[in-house]
Amino acid sequence: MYNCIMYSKQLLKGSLKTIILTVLKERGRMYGYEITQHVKSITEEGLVLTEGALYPALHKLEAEGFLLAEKESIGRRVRKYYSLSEKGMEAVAEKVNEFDAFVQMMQLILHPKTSKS
Amino acid sequence: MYNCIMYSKQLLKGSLKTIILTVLKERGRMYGYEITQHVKSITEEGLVLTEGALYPALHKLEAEGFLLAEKESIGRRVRKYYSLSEKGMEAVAEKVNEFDAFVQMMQLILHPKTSKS
DNA sequence: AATTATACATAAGAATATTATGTATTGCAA
DNA sequence: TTGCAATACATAATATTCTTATGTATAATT
Repeated sequence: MYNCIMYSKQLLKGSLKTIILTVLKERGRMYGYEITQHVKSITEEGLVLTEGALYPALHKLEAEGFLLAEKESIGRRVRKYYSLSEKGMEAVAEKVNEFDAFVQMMQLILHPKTSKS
Repeated sequence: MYNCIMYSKQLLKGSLKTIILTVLKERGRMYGYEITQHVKSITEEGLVLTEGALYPALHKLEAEGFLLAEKESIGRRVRKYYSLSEKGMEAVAEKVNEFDAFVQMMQLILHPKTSKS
């Protein structure tokens, strides 16, 4: 039993796909479990992706043509590696810009003094 | 028909209550419609709160004890004014901190170079 | 007189998450 | 060698929170 940081839960909504696309752009080729470990690691347990959210999101991104998937056998186990399609490559920057723009607008509301430039 | 900025839609999830609590802390006492106009104004149409999201959120925050509500007659029309309860006052900073922490973690993922400090 | 803005509310539906469960392999420690 | 934790995938039931649509009604503008 470890202390779970609760605040990552509701806020995560809507940004999971952006996370997936970004880490895949940065690292090229990853499998689902690897993505969860990577995100957990660089946020120091701050963001913990649940499998019930991750796998459906990966499947949807693949179905929408943003991701390419290939299965690979590691010993007797099968991993599903994902990478960005061309469409996915084009979408990453846009997704990140959307997130940044959203955050800027939130700063206007949450920190009106400091963010009015 | 005006151009709606699409990216505010999905990303908004989870942050509406934080917005409501924050603007009420800043302005003291507001009614629902006023909140939508205020947010629309300071974000220059960037964030547009829909009534279908706002009113249920206000009702929930009231039911949870974060907000106090009182109806006021303006001419023949009735406004419902909201203000922070004591519990609401205590929750604002926490909510904002949660959002900021979430954004910081997202920066680690989306902008690893610049945010590693 | 008709349209837009103000002001509230709720219902149907969609999207996206949590939690729980299931299967199966691999590695490690008791 | 046995059992537990970690790895690796997947899906179903449920919850939350949003969008869109609809409804009611007053006030202001064109």
